[in-house]
Amino acid sequence: MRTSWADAVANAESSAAAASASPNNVAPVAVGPSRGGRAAYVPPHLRNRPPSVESPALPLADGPSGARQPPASGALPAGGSRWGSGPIRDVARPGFGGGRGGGGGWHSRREHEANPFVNDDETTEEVFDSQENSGINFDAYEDIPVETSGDNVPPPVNTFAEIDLGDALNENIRRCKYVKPTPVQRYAIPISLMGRDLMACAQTGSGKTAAFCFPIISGIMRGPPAQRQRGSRTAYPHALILSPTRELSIQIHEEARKFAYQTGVRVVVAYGGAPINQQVWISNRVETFVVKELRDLERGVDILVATPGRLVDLLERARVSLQHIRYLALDEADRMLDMGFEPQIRRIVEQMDMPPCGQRQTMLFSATFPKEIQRLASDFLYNYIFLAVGRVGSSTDLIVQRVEFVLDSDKRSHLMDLLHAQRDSGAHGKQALTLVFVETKRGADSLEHWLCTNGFPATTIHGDRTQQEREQALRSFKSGATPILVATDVAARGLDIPHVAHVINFDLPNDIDDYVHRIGRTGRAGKTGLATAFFNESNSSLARSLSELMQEANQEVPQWLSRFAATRSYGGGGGRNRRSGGARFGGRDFRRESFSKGGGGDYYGGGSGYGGGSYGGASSGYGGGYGSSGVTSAWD
DNA sequence: CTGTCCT
Repeated sequence: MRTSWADAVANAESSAAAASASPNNVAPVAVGPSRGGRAAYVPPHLRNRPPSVESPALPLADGPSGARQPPASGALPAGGSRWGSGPIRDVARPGFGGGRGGGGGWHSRREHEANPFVNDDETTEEVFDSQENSGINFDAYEDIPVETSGDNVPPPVNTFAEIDLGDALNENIRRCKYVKPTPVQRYAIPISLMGRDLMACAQTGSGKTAAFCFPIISGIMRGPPAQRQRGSRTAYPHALILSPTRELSIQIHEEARKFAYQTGVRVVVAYGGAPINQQVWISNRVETFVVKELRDLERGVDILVATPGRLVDLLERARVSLQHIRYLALDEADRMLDMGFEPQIRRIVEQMDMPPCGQRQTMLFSATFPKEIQRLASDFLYNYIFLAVGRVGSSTDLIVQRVEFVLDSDKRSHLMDLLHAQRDSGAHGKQALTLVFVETKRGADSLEHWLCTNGFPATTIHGDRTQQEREQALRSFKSGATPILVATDVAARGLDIPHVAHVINFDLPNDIDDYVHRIGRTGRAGKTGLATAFFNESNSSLARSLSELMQEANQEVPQWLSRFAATRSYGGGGGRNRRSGGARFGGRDFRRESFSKGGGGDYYGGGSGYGGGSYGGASSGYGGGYGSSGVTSAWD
């Protein structure tokens, strides 16, 4: 899957076009020294490296097999329990470890690393209307506010070439068609490469995933290989990336696979929704097979991407140990440390066998970072650098935000009107991709059914659906087969779904941060987006923060909303577990606010008027970059 | 007084 801003870059960089065309099986694989044989240490980036990365396929060099260990559960029969609903985890480190030479045809087919770039172009631009592609406003990226704080903050880089990430990683960057680092990458990568802990606020779609993956992969390539005790079924990853939903973990894994392609760094994803062990009837008895997730783990893993629940399970089963973790990254970190997740995260980070603060490198990323959560987060960080890039906690001007007063009883017909109008104005009467957020799982099902009944092809994603259904719904939406997706907050954060033209908050969230994340599903890759919210009295606690947010984003705030906001008490927009009203946004480092009260609702980190910050327009470093060179790198 | 997160 492509990163959103890479879409735009692709248009400008035709030279890179050939790169992704490498067919699936071309990846030449040379077998590295067998670790089973305890050969001399070979750093990961030298393992399995073909003589020339883009050379034509070499014959698979069958190296010394030396399978370290018999696959614990035996090789799975080809037809066996490869249940399709299972997580997609296709990263095998070629020629590295058990299985090579030991397997039959089925195994050897899997022994080389699947090319993670093959499906990048499966969604063609032409499928989608161009209506939302006009009016790209790159001036919006010209003056990006940046705040850093902490000791000895390294200067940002302007190009990937300035950073010594290694040949293999550079090649993957080229394959991904990333021409220049995005602003968050420019700042965060040098910080991470220095080994510093980091709390980073940057909008979704701005290249966060790469910002933490590149340094992790680079660091792992330079470090010792993943260890596996002989005879042990425990995996010892070097890096752990946690995210709040299964689909986001899947997405991170898919991206990380690309970055780690042919680096020798192995990436495995683990998430729930399917049993860890699969029981299959053979003849008249039950055989328990270890499914792919565990097989992947047994083959060794450098970077484990996981959702918290499954990870806890794996830790309890001693299938994973965190003893060798050198990097810990929390994506959507404020969500991970919020009430629903914090105990689990604390357990993983503090009560298992993870190295303590200071002995690992911890990186927290999110688009929003309420101060109260920052305070919590500092428990997990050591002498960290705070980084805020862009208009933190906000949309860009690329997203037009509208709020309409709609009674609950009128919501459906109002939605119908919007969808009708949108379909009529769309090219060839096609429905643009529309993401409809609702509050409850039941509400999602019921609205989906109603839409389908009324002639609007819709599907839904929420936690009461099976994992197979969830992933199918997402695919169907992305492809345009079902252009309306009704979702709970499971889809609010992180998911990069290209071409979403319209986000409708059918039910507004209780929390302004969730609103920010939801509308951030559109307006990506330099395309404009529309976000419509249905507001009524039941959302009054959101009125103030919503109207402030919209003002900051230069949106038109309806008079009635302003009045609503004024009549409401000072809520700060916090719903539920917000412990502090007022100044609560992650635009700046909470450590700086010890003695100041902070301006209520100061949403933007880059706002004017606070001194001592290393505030600087990032545009100065671009040298005419995004705006004028024709090279586009969208900022959300 | 939702939703997300191992069975």
